[in-house]
Parts: sequence; C-alpha cells; structure tokens
Amino acid sequence: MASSQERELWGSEDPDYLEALVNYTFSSEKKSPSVGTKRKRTASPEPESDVNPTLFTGPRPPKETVSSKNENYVYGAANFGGFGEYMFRKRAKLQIQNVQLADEDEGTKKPQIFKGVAIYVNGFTDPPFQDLREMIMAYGGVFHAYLDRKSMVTHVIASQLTPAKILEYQRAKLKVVKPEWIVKSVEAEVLQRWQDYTLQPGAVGTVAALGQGTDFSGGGSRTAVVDVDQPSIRAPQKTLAEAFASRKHSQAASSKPPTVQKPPEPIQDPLELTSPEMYASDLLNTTPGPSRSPHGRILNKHLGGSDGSPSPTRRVTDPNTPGSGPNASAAPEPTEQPSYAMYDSNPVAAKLMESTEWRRQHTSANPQAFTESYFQNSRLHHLSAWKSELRQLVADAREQAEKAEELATQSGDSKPTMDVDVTSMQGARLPRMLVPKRDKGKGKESDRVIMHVDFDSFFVAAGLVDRPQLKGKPVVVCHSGAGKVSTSEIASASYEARTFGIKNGMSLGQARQLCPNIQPIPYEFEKYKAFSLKFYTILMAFADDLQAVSVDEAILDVSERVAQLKMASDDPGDRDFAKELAEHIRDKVRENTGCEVSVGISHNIMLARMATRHAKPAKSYHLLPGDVPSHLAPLEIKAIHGVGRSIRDKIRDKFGVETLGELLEKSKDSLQRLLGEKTGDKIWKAVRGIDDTPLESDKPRKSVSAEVNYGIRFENNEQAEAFVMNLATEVSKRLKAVSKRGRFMTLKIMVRRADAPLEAAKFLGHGSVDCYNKSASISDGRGGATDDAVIIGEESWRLLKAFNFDPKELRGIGIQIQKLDNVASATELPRGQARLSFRTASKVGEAKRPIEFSDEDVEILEIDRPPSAPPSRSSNIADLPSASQIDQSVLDSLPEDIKREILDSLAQNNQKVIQPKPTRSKTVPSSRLRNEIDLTAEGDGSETRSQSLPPSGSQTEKGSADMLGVPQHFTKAVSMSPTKAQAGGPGISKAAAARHITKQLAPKHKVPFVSPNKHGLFKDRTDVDDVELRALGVDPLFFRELPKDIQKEQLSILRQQRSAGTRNSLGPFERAASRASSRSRSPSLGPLRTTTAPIPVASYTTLPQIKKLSKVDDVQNMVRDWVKYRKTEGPSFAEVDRICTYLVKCAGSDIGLENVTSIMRYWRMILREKWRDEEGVSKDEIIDVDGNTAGLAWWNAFRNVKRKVDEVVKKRFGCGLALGRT
DNA sequence: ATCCTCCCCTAC
DNA sequence: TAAGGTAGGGGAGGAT
Ligand SMILES: Nc1ccn([C@H]2C[C@H](O)[C@@H](COP(=O)(O)OP(=O)(O)OP(=O)(O)O)O2)c(=O)n1
Ligand SMILES: [Mg+2]
Repeated sequence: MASSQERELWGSEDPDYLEALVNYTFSSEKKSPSVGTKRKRTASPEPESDVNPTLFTGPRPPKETVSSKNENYVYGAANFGGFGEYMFRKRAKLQIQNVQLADEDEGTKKPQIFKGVAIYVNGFTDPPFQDLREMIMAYGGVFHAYLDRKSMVTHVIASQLTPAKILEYQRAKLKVVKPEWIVKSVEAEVLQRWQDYTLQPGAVGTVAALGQGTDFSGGGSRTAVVDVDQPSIRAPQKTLAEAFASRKHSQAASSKPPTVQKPPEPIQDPLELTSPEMYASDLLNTTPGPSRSPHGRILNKHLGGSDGSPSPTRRVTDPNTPGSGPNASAAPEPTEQPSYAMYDSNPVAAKLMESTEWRRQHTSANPQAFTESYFQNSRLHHLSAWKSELRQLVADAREQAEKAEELATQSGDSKPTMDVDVTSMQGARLPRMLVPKRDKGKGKESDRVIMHVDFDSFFVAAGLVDRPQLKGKPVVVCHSGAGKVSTSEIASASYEARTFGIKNGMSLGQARQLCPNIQPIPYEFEKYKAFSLKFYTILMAFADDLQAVSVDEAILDVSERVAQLKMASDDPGDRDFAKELAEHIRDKVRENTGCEVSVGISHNIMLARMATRHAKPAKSYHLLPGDVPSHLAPLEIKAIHGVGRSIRDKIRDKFGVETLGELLEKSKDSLQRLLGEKTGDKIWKAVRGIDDTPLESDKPRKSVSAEVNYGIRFENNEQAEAFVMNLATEVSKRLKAVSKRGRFMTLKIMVRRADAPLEAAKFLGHGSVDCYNKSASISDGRGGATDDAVIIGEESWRLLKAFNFDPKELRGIGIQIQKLDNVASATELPRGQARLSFRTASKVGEAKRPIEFSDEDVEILEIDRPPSAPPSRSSNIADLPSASQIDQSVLDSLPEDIKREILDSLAQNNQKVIQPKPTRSKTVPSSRLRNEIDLTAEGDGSETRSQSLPPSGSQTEKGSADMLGVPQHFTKAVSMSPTKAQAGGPGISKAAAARHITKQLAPKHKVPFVSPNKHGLFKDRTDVDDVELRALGVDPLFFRELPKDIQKEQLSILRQQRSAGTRNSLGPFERAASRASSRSRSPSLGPLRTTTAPIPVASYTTLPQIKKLSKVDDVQNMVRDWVKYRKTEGPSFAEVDRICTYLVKCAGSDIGLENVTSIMRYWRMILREKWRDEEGVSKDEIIDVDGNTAGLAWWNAFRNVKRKVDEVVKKRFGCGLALGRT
C-alpha cells in the first residue's frame, strides 16, 4: 500500500532506475556489473536538447514544485518578498507620528475625531495596545494607561473580556467596545457609532480586528499595518497555500485508517552518528578504519607525511562509535537500530553510474542542469537561503523603523503626550545602545522576557495542512518515497513518527525499519516560505525586538510588551502575561497557517530555548527563575544550544558526566581549559541558567558561498572546469543579490578517500572523503572587491587545478567569498567613471600610499599580468599563475632557499606531481557494524558527529596543514608541492619564510602587481565613488550617511538622469544633499577653535584609560566597541544618528558639554589610530590597504556629528566646540 | 595583548 | 532515485 501511495506522490518515470531496482538482488552482494543493461528510457528526450526532464518535472505535485522564477537569485524558488511595510510593533507609533508630522507640514492635520474621548485598553487586542494608543492620540483622543476612579475614561477597548468584567465596566458607566471602533473611525476619519462595536459577553477572541481593522490606510500611512497582499495576520488566507495546494493526492492515504501502531520501543538515545561531516551513511564504509584513540576517537592516520604527500585538512569521519568510550554508556543504547544505509556502497547508484547517459543526466557531469535542479531541491540550501533572507528582512524593517524613529524625534514631536505615558517612547531619545550586542541591559537581565517560538515538525505540519487525513499518523517529509532501502533523508518527522525513534536527518530506509508504515510526503518549499512569512509578520507585531533563527523559528524580546500588558491591566494579580501573550501568538499562527508552534519563555535566550523544548509539542512554557535549577539538572549536556556531539564528548571523556546537574560541580577554570575560554565560560554559565547573550538582529554578512557535495561525479577535467565556472556564476548571483563584493575566496574540495568505495552508501552522496581548502585574493581590475563570475570562476579553477586531483575522485566542490564590501560603497562604476576616479585617486593616493605599502610589498615581487588577461583580474595569495608570470629579477632578489622552493614548486606543479594534503576527511569507523543502528537525528544527540582528529592528530594536522611539507601558505601561495624543502635558511623557519612570501604577495595582488609609482594604481573605487558623486552633484559626506539601499537607489537614479542629460535639473537626491549641506555647513571642523567649553580633563589622546566620569567612560567604551564592530563596513545611519542625538542633547546642558568634548576627542583618537588620516577638510580619502572605505565612512560620520554638535554649541556660546589638536 | 588565518563545530 | 548547504562562533597557533 505504501508503494502505491508513494507512486502517486512521486511517481517514477525513470526506466533506468526502475530497471536497476528490479535487477538488483538485495540479499546478494553487488551483482557483477552488467554493463549496457540500461537502455534509454522510452520517452526520453534527446540528451542535449532537454537537459533532463526528470529532474524538473515529474509527477510531483505541481504545487510545491518549484516554480523557479527568473528573479530569484538562487535556484531556489522560494525567496521571500519583503516585509516592506511591516514594522515592529514597538515602532509603530513612530510611524503614526510621522504621518502626523507630515500632515502638519502640509497643513492637513488629522481630524480630531476622538476629541472628548478618553480611552483605556484592556488586555490583548488587535491591533496591539500601542497602535491603538497612537491612533487614539493622533486623532485627538486621550489615552489612559490606568483605569481608576479618578481617570476620566469614557471607553474601554477590549477584544475579549469575561462577562463579569464587562458588567463591571458597564456598571461603572463605561462603554466597552471592540478595537474595530477605533480602527474604523480612523479609517473613515469620522467617529463611528460606538454602539455598533460593543463587546458582547459571548464574543470570542476572534477579534475581527485582525480581519480588517488594522489597516488604517486612510491616514496615508500603512506602516504599522500588515499589508493585505502579503500573507498577513488577518485573513486566514487561502492564498498561496490554497493556490498551490491542489487537492491532488489528498486522498492518497485514505486507504489506511488513522490507527497508529505503537512503536516497538521508543528509542531513547539512539546512537549518534552523523555529523555535518561525518554522515551516518558513511559509517559502514570503511573497513579498516583509522586507529582508534583511547577515547574512542579515530586517529587520523597521518597522510602525507614529510614526503610532502598531500594531506587533507580534514577527513570526514566516523561518528564516533556509540559508547565506545571507556566509561561510556550512560545511555543504554538501543541495540536494534537500523543503519543509515544497508550497504557500504549504494548498489543502485553503482549500477546506474555505469551508464554514461544516466550520469550525464543525473550528476555533475552536466553542470548547468544539475546545479540548478540540485539547489532547487536541496532542503538544506533552502534552509540557509531562507535564514539569510529573513535576517535581512528583519534588519531592513528595523532600520526603517529606526530611521522613522529618528525623524519623528528630531522633528520635535514634543507635543505633550496625554496623561500618563507609561509606555513612553523615550526610547528614542535615550542614547540606547549603539551596538546591539553591547551590554544594553546589564543588570537588568532578570527583567528581560525572552520568547522562543518554533513550529512543531515544521515541514510535516505544513504538508499536513492539505493532507488532514494523515494527521495523527507517523509522517515524514523526504524526497522520493519509494524504495525499501531508500537513502533519502528525512527532513522532518511528525511527533507520532518520533515515538518510533524516527528523527529528523535519518534516512527513509532507517525510518522504514523502525516503522514500516511510515508515511512519507513530499517537500513543499513554496508553502514553507509562505508560512514563514506569515509567521514572522505575526511575530513582528508583538515583539520589541526579534531575531530570525530560521524559517520556522525566531527569538523575541517582549520585555516591554509584557510590562505594558501588566500595567495596562487593572487586575495584574498573578497573571502570567508572558504566557498569555505566547498563547495569543500561538493562536494567531494557528489561525493563519493551520500549524502549531510551541513557545518557550524565560529571562534569557538559552533558557527560552530549553523552555521550548519542554513545551513541545503544541504548548507554551514559561521557565521561571525559581524553577531553573531543578529544570536544568536532569538535562543532558547537549541540551545546551551550541553544544553538539564534539563538546559533549569532550566533557564526558574528561569528567565522566552526562547531565547539567553533574556539571555544576566542575569549575569554570577546568571547563575553560578543556573547551577554550569562551566556550568554557559559556557552558559554565549555562549550567547555572545564565546567558547574557543579547538578541542579534542586524549583524553584517561576512561571507557568501555556494557548495555542492552531492552528485559530484566527473569524467574528465572539462566537466569539472565547467562545473566550477557554473558554481562561480551561482556565487556571483548570490553576491549581487545582497549587493556585496568580495576580495578573498576559498575553494573547498572533497575527494574520495582511497579506502572508500567508488559509490557511497548514500545515493550519489560524497561518501568518505578528504577535504582540502585553498584560498586566494580576488579583485576587479582596480584592486577592488569583485562579484564577477568570470574572475571568481577562473580563480577557482586555477586553485582546483593546482591540486591536480583526478577529476573522477572529486566528490564535493564549494566556493566561498569573504572580505566583503558593500556594492554601494564599492566599485560599481562603469569604466568611464573608474577612470575619472582614477585621477583623483592617484593624486591623493600617491602621497600616502607609499607609506602604507612598504617597499617589500611593492618591490619584492612583480608579476606581470599576461597581456591576454584582463587587467581587471588579479589573483593573489594563493598560487602564482605560472612560471612565466614571475619576474625574474624579483625572483633573483629573494633569498636563495626561498627562490629554490618557488622554482621547485612550479616545476612540480607542471609535472603534476603534487599531492595535496587534505585538511579534513570524513570516514567511517571500522567498528561500526553494518546493521548497527546509527541514526541521526537532530533533535537529540544522535546525529551528527563529527570526529575531530585526535588531539595529536589535530595538532599534527594543524601543523601539517600549515606546512604541508612546506608551509601551507607557501604551498598555497605557490601551488607547490608539499615537499618540505629545507630551506629553513638563516633565521627563518620554512614556515616563516613561506608566510613571509605570502604576505608579500598578498597585498601586492590586491593592489596591482606593479609599483604604484609606475602606474599610478591604487585608485580606489571609493574614490571613484566620491568623484562620481561630486560629478553628479552630490555631497559625498551626505551620501555616505544614507542607508545603503537608498544610496544605491539614488545612485542609479542620478546616473540615469545624468546619462540622459538631465543632470541639471535637481533630482530629489540632489535637493536633499544641498539641503543637508546648507543646514550644517559650519566651519567648525577645524581642530582649533576657541572654546567656551572646558577642556576635558584627561587627554584621552595620550591616556585613553583615564577616566573622568564613569558614565563618560562607558560611552567611550561603547564608542570604541562600536568602531571596532563596524570597522570594515563603517557605521550605519541609525547608529550615527543615535550617538549624534545623544551628543547634541548633552551639548545642550552645561554638564554634558564637558562630556561631549571628551567623547568626541576619544572618538577622534580611535579613528586616528585606525585610519591614519586626520579629519582634515581637504582630504577625504581614507582607504586602507585593502581598498576598504570604512575609514572614509567613519571620518565622515565623525565630521557630521561634530558639525551638529557645533551648531548647538554655537548657539549657546557663539562658537563651535574645540577639541584641540590632539 | 591582539590580530589574522585556517580550520572545526554547530544549527536549522 | 535523490538533491549531504551554509553562515558564524570560536580555538590554535603564528605574526605583529
Ligand atoms: N536535519 C534537519 C533538520 C531540520 N530540517 C528542516 C525541516 C524541519 O521541519 C525544519 C525545522 O527544524 P526543527 O529543528 O525546528 O525541526 P521540526 O520543526 O521538524 O521539529 P520540532 O521543531 O518540533 O522539533 O528544518 C531539515 O531539513 N533537516
Ligand atoms: Mg521546528
């Protein structure tokens, strides 16, 4: 039965596959390769015309099927739209204020429809309390935070109240109405009859408000509201879900009654195996595994010894055998668990691979088609992509809100806020944290109310929305569905399935052994995305702050929100508002998605997560401080977020403890010695329920990558090269999608281990492999960051070629880009512009560059770019292009030993003799029996285990990695063989020598290979930007202060106008710019200036540690951290504005002025330390060696703030603030 | 001390 | 059939 269903769900149209299945004899060992057996499928398309229909089409439900769109930057069809108008609830009021201000500007003031109306809001409402409050106030009403006999409240707003409560109010002569009354009145801008909105005793919480009330589009601002088109909180939408959800095989499972048989025996602690690197499927493989260390770890047999043979940086290895440790076993292992795969080498795959045609249709042998369909169907790829998109959306919404907040504040919204104002928006004025992660709330940790929200069995839950008949049954989401021995991975298992021991990450085959009647359902990526968007939209309405964790999970700070609820309640009593809010959120999500989420609440993130675990499924749980000790004590170590198998084992091996309670006895010091400073401290604190980690919602992206470690099967180098180029194109797309460009890249390679079977246990999996990485600098022609697919692709291919691997042995390829610059501030200019900038740049650059680029950088090595190569491309640190590219004279200048090494390496390289050492490898422990169970699961500890090299191995590993026979850097840099040429020469170790060279090469590449004097290079696109900006009539200073997206947008508009010859008419941006400059133009910048302000006591210039006021000191520290935090990308608009607001405010008071001077001086000092350049007016180019423009942005920010402060000071004292020279 | 590079580890 | 990606915290050890 299952099979028929499966067929219906997935179908199986691949004749070759079917044949392979049929022909395979399970009980026997592999059959002899019957070549030529496979014939082409009946109705198959020609090989090339259509790449491979089976990958794209197929009987899969059209719904979830990826409808890839062109605009999607990745193959994924599941990008999120933007939250666009969504805002954090907390900021909603500001939006309204804005609207109001705007209206006032136009002379259109909101009609005071609520004049004479005094309102009190009770309990949870939709829209939220604060939104209502703002609406009421904006339209002339009075808002009361308390309800006592003295207040003149006329109306009580509530979505739901107990009959008793309603009566009580009515007796007090209060009108009890629903929120819609407010909303509708605002929408119509006319006071509606309250009688039409009275709250009836019987009314259920189904506040219609969500349905429609929230949208007060009438006011001209919908900022605080969920847009109707987007999946919103309101209408239970049928939208996407329905649109896509064809009723299709909904009745597929109908055959079986909803009876679930009981699981054989709940597995408590399945062995854990897999790990990111070590997958359970590969455990069976290795026969003669690496030797085992005392602790059950596998010792890495040292490959590539001194002979220079290659050594992997890593080897994907065995998940350590369960309980193999000495003490082991605290957890009784279920002895009967199915293994990930039944065979060491997948017989079906082996057979299919015999067919060239099949390979070209289903593996990397067909780069373009394979990559595309692979990413479209990779759940892990989607998970990662969604995560970063969500983070970006949250960051955007936040930035937008903050901007609005600033505007509202600045514009003087000093209008007297009605009476109370418990909630006051003072947040906007306080010098709140600049850097989010900073100790914004030290000391008040206990006051935080953190909520962790996570869907229960997300993929399954989403899938069951359209398959109600499967609810209550053991269901799993995975590809395929056929095959008794399927190696298809289970992305999500229902709670019913979990009772059988099935876990996320297991193979379907394993699951079948645990539960023969397991019901697999297909993926529906589009639906997950849509649900997630609704989910986040809902959360945003209730959170003070929000951190996106993943597509189905988020962390909220609801401290303020809960405090407000409490204050607004006339009868706080002992109600747990946090829990009520959690349930409210659960209701909302259920209404909108039909899925259950669980909520964990506590006073810090770690505990909130633990609370969620306890709550699941379908519940909420508030872990109170008093319950923490007893709650944590019995949990296993892995229950701490961030503690995986490796750390758990280290602790277990060292202390022999299994639970958090036992860990309490270990000293912090011993933990730090074992795990490292930070990790040890974290664990020590965690065990005590301590976690001061703040929510992180706006961290800048540090890398962008794309990798494929599945289905990689090349027949020759041509295919490999094509694949690499294709992957580079993918990375390029991703970079462009986030407006980033990089200056450094790393190629990640997986190679089949010699002892691993040709075909892995997992169908087309990578199997047991060795990992190798190689890095290189990349740049556009001007030494700037790049996102060019060709540049990245060529560099990647060169790096790969340098390894000289047999293409047939490759099993994984990845390209990662680092050292990112934002496009807005990086290069993006057409040639012409570049040239323009060049002039300016060289002018400025020549003066300072020489200093930064010492002779060694520039003169030691010069590499001429082959004329054929586009001048734009430069490689770097990593291998030298070729012997012909090395300037002989430069070579001659090198120490003899080093020179020899270089030549040797080049020679070897040419001979293709070099064998790199893997940095890592993945393998299987020999001890693992084929039928043992290993399983993976994420939830509990069973999954991933990655085996780190044994201590000794690790060290050696590390050492060898660095030296690889020779210094790793050198090796990399020169693509040379591992031979440890002994050159240790005078004084320097070989490694040191290599590094030395590397260093010389590195900077050199990023900049050109030539001397700056010679060619006046060193121009920086940043300069370009400034020059261009000026050419466009824009003040660079002002421009830099704008949010990146605005910068980009304005830039393109201006360029367009310019090219269209419209330049003379002022564009919106130009107007803004001129306005800005005139507004703050003040000569105050000069370091010297008379002062009225007392000179700060200490000269931080010389002694930064001197303190004056601890408060000042705190601010200074914050500034220091801030600069450090944003050192590579410059400060954000919101941050600068905040510090500016703070300083201006301080400057307005006598006491504060002194502090302002101190802080400004300190800030300047920090900037001077980091970016030499002074804030001199004449020069505005501060570009560091890497071409980064952060320094420029920082100085601009400093100058702007200084200007604003000066304005204030000038008004009071007649002249600007004097900071003195130093 | 602190930075930088090259990993390892973890999470979903 | 099957889709084992990817970003960021942080540690080790060398450079500065
Ligand atoms: N190894 C994994 C783990 C998770 N996921 C996907 C599917 C999950 O549904 C989703 C969310 O992961 P969770 O860890 O939150 O797991 P579930 O939501 O499935 O279950 P629960 O949260 O109830 O434990 O991510 C996956 O594809 N592979
Ligand atoms: Mg979940």
